[in-house]
Amino acid sequence: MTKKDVIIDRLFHALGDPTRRAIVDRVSAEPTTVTRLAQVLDITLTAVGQHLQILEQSGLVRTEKLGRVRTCSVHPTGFDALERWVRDHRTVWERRLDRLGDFLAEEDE
Amino acid sequence: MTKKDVIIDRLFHALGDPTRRAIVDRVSAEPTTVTRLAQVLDITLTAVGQHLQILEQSGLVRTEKLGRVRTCSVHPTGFDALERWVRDHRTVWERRLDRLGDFLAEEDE
DNA sequence: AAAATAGTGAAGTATCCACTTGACAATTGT
DNA sequence: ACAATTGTCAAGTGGATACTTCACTATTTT
Repeated sequence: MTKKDVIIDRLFHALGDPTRRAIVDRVSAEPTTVTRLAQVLDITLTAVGQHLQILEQSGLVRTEKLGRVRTCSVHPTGFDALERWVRDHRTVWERRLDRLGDFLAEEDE
Repeated sequence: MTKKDVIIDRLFHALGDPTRRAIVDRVSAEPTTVTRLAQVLDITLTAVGQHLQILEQSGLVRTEKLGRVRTCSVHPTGFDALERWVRDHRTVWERRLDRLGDFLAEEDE
């Protein structure tokens, strides 16, 4: 597994869970505290903390602790990686479809 | 859960597994049979079949059986939904950052 | 017709993972 | 100083899930 693969793996694993996507939703709308997230999602603070760790490692969310309160906000890195993945895959099979198109065009001649 | 949420849920769940991403990789490069995928990934035919079911439901892969051989190819629907998800989220927090930028600009005056 | 190939279906297993509880640490309010 | 708030750590639990095996069907090859 290359370093890039690890990043992609972390990213998709992070987004694979609906609760974590809910956190991303909430946090990308506005910065939010751990307690607030626990209230909204109706899970324990501990659970939120665990999700946040995964989300931070995936580059989707950034958190900062001031005093006793940790604030979570969106982080572009993860989204960039995701966008790149989609774009790369799209080009791969679009090229293939292009070649297929050429082939069919030649057959028509 | 709305219908859109179900689609997104299926999609990210499908991509959350490294083996399934490997299948997507392979299949987006060129149409592939079940047996070939089993060889490449070193898992049983049954396992491949199970993954394919999930991938089909997520709109990432399309399969067609001719005679006794099932051929898998890439399907754009899933990618479209994924791209839309990324774009939507990006705009949400980019707008927020814009407002933050405006706010800071006003403070400077 | 017999043998080989390609895949499917049901059932079991083992691992992962989301979540909880309970005990604790650190900060803030009264 | 005390109480309340906010979060963290370690350990446990239940359910999901990625696989496997074994038995079977359907197609192709010889």
